[in-house]
Amino acid sequence: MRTRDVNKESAIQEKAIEMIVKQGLDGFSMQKLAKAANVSPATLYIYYKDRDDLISQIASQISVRLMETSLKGLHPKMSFADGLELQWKNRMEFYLTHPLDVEFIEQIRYTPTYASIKDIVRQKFGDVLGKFVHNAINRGELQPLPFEVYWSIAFAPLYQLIKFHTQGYSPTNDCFRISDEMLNQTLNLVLKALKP
Amino acid sequence: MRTRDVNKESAIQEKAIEMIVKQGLDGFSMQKLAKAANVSPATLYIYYKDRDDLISQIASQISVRLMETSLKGLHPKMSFADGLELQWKNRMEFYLTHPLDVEFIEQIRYTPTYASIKDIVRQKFGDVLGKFVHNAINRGELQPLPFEVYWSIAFAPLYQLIKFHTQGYSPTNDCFRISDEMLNQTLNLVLKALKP
DNA sequence: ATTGTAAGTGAATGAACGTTCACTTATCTT
DNA sequence: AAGATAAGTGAACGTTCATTCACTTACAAT
Repeated sequence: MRTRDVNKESAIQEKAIEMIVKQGLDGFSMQKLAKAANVSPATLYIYYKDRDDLISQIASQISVRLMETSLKGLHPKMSFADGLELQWKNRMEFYLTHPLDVEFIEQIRYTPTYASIKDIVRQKFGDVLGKFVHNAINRGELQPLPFEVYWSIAFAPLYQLIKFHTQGYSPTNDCFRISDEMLNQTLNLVLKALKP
Repeated sequence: MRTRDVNKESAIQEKAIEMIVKQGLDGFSMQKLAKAANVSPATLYIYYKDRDDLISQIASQISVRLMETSLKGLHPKMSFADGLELQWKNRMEFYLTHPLDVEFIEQIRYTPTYASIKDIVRQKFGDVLGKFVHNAINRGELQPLPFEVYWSIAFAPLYQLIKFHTQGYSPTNDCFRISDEMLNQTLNLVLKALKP
C-alpha cells in the first residue's frame, strides 16, 4: 500500500486557511485550493468527504489546538488571578504563533458551520474550566455569576483586543498593535470587575 | 419615467439578510436571491453594481442604523454610568427589534468586506463618542485608558452576551436566553472595572 | 394622447463551481 | 520479484454562478 504524503495534507490545510482568511469563505473553491496546494482536486476528496467537511475538519482541529494551548499548565486549584492570567497569556501566545489560524476560526465562528464544532470543544474542555471556576468561587476569589456573565467579562475583552490587533486598527486608531502592557492593564481591569 | 417600486428594494434587502444569516455567505447567490425576492436577476443590477456592492451596501446601511440607534439620546455631557447604560440599552433594543440585521453584520464583520464599512462608521460617529469619553475622564468618572482597552472592556462583554443569546447557547448552556437582570449585572461589573 | 425614460424582465452567456471517474503510481507484504 | 492496495491524478461531468442583453412596461412631463 502506498503511504500518505504528510506534506500534502499540511499543504492543503495551510493553503486553505490562507485562502479563506485572505479572500473570505465565498472566494474559496476546491479547484483553487487544489492548485494552490499543488495537488489534484480529486486528492482533496481522499482527505475530506466534501467542501463542508474540509472546512469544518480544519476548523475543529484548530479549535482543539487553541483550547489545549490555552489550558496548558492550568490546574483547577490555581488562584483565580493566576489561572486567568495563564489563560490570557496562553491564548495570546497561540495567537502570536498562529495568527492565521485564529483569524480563520474567527471567520468560521459566525457562520452556520460553527454549530457542530462547539460541541467537540465543550465536550473536551468543559470539565477543567468548570472546576477551575467552581474552586475560585468557593475560595471567595470570584463572584458567583451566571456562566455567561462570567465568560463575557473574563474573555470577551481579550478577544476584542486581539481582533483590533489582527485588523490592525480600532475605531480611533489606524495602526494599532497590542502591547504587553496593554494586555496586563486590561487583564487587571477584568480581575477588578470579577473580584467579590 | 417609471417610478421605483419601494417594496422591491426592501424585499431584496430583507431576503438577502435572511439568506446570508441562514446559509452563510457561500450559500448565497444572486439568482437564489432574485427568486426569493420575486424579482428578475437583472433587477438586482439596477439597485446594486454587483454582488460585492450589494452585500457591502446592505451591511453599511445596517451599521449606520445600528450606530444611530445606539447613540440615540446620548449627550456628551451625560454622566459616564448613564451614558454607557443608555448605549447598552439602545444596542440591546436594536438587537431585539432587528436580530437578523445584527447577525448579518456579525457575519460580515469578520470577512475582508468589512474593511470598507468601518471607515464610514468611524467618520460618522467618532466625534460624539470621543467627546463623551473625554468628558467622563475629565470629570473623574472614568479611568484614562488607551481607547482600545476602554472599548474592549466597555462593549465586548455586551456583544458576547448578545452572541450567546443569538446562538441560543453558551459553553455550558444549551438553551441560553439573555435577561434584563443579567444585562444589568454585567453592565455593573463593567462600570466597576472602569471606575478610577 | 403621445412620448421620453428609467424600471423591470426572461432567457442566455461563458466561466467557475463541486464532485467523480478511469486510470497510474508508489509502497508495503509476501 | 510479484501482487495487493490505497494514494494520487487530469480530464471531464452536470450544475450553478454572476452578469448581460434585447426587450417590455409603467409612469411623469408635455
